[in-house]
Amino acid sequence: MDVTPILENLNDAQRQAVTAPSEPALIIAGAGSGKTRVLVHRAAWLIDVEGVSPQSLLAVTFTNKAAAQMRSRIETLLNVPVQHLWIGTFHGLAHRMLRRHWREAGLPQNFQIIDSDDQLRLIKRLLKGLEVDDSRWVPKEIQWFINGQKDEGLRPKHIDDENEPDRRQLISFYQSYEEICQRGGLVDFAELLLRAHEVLRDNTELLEHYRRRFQHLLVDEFQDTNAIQYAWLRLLAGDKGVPFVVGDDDQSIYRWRGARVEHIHRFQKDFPGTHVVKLEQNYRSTQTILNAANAVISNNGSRMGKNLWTDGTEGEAIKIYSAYNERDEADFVIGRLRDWIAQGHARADAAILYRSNAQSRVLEEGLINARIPYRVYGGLRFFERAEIKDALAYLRLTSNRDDDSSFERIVNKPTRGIGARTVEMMRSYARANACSMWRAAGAIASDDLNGRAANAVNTFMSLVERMARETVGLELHDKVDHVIHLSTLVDFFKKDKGEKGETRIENLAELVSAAKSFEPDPAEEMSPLDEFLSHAALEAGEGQADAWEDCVQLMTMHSAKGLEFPLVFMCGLEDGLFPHQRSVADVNGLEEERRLCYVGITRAMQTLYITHAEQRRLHGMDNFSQPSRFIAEIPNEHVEEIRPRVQVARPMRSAPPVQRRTAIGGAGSEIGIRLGQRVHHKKFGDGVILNCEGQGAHARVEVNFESAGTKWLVLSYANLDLM
DNA sequence: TACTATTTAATTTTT
DNA sequence: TTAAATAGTA
Repeated sequence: MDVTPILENLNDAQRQAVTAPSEPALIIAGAGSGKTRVLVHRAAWLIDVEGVSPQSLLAVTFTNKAAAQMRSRIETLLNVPVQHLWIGTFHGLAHRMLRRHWREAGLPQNFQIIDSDDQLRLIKRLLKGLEVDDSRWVPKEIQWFINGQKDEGLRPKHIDDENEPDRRQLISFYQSYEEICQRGGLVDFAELLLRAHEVLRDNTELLEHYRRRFQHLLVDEFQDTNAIQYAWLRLLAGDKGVPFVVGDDDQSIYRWRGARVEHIHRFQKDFPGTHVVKLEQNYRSTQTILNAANAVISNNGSRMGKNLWTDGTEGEAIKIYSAYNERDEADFVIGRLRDWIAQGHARADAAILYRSNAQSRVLEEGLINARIPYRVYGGLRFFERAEIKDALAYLRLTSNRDDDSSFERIVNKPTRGIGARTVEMMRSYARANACSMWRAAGAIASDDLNGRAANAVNTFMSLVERMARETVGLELHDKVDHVIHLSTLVDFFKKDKGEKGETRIENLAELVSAAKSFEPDPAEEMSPLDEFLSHAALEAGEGQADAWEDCVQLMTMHSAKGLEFPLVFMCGLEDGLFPHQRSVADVNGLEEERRLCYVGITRAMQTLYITHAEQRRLHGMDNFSQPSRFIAEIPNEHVEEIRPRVQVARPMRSAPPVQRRTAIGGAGSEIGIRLGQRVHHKKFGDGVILNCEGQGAHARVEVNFESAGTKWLVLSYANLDLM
């Protein structure tokens, strides 16, 4: 066997990882160190050299994109199509298992997947139905709670109410939510994972089957696994399976949605004798950029520890620009972009990164004025568009009449005289009789409703029945086309004024062509329609379609993860914005922000600009802000200041020599105020500055006092003492 | 039911 | 500032 193609062009560490013995392995892969390459070559190594059957390999990723990429790269390397190779996202694979074992999982065969938007609507409806003070309960928070519990692998009965009424109420919402989902055959994203875990855990034979089958478990972005995903992996691995996990603890930026870096540490305990390989050689950035990244991240505690290096060049210094305000910041970025483009570089090689989406606005305005084409990442994806979801809801009802989520969505869309009152009646009937809305509608229409309303409901129900009847045996795309036609959604959207309606109608047409090009997997037992619907939920499509033109890339630092660009701008590096106000309070939050900063810096290949504004308009108010503490964490020798800051020296590094007990406020001397500054007030006592805004005589600060709580004070009156 | 006024809150996102 | 959700009105 010639192993050259699999091992050539790998460095020592990579080779060590790829050829590791069939024992648990943890690969700590720094940014740009060839993580995907290692995974792909490992798969090829196992199949080609170790003679492992492709069937006994399971490869898990977090995004569909990564899964598709891994599959195609393995195929290229092995030069054969690898069917039967299970590569997919956690959700995709869990879904696959549930479709195969729906009986054991306690689901109807045609269960449907709901996305977070559907889930939120469902919770809102649930709230309206229950007799609770809905001003006290925010649907989003309930959704957050339910998903959080599911991510931890907890069912309502497992949750400790801690003897708190609010918590008890939340648990009861979770319980009712589950009942509605179960009744309608609806499964949310977290439920996919939780059920897939339970079905294996509770069915010894199934578990044995899959354990026998999957000898090797390859996991990408391991630092992003949440508790239930990790539990599922461990269960599947048993004590014979060989997990090969790749991740970077320094790039864990999704703690807020359940990801736990701690799994990296735990892995070594759960799988004793784990081989640990660190990939520290970076093939992306200059040494200067890597030094900066290393320095910043070194401020975090409890790391696995690693130092990126390159045998490439030192590279140019990192440029830091202090803007007066966000407009000035945008102007600066655009000026540099112009130069870049004028030098003949591709616009697509430049990226503007920011912490929060709201920041894109000013930058976009500037780019439009400068006539520089750009593309903003994120935003609504194809299958998330309202009109698409409307059409899908009709389709789902034809497949499963008990899908309350879809029922409520389209029962009066287009308007057919089924108003809030009628729907409310259905809801209470459904609740009282523990049945679906569809059944409730049928019962109410024949008994309780007056002629007109009953008529409307009957019309709706026979419309859905007709859709189901007339599309039996049709090809998928004909089915979709027919249902859209019968739904009269097109006429409904025609009434929308402006371009909006037209776009919607175009999108509906696009849905038909999406169905046309959809290739159902013959191995799956479900109907092509159900498969298409699942696909729509699991893979919502591209954020922005028109990527063809060469344009500058705008995105949040979160969405930049995994990408690289020769030229990168990191904007809005200000305390309060980045690190974000809501993260600075606790260490975990701050460290995660720092990792995000690390991710941002390591996106840059050659040139990195970091900008911050001294003044920024946020929520319609002008705020003063200090440069981000992360800027101060970059050693000076790697930095070139484009315009040295006038007002303030670089803070933090060593605490600025503030005169003790200097009064602040009064004649425009905002100097010395910074977020986190401890102050003393005659009446309220000691506190910490949380926020400042306004200027001159109107300048106000928000102070969190130890005993008096949080207060807004006008600087010129408050007579605060710095401490 | 549709339109308009008022209130409220305001990270990060994939599945 | 602004977007979205809610309340009130025609």
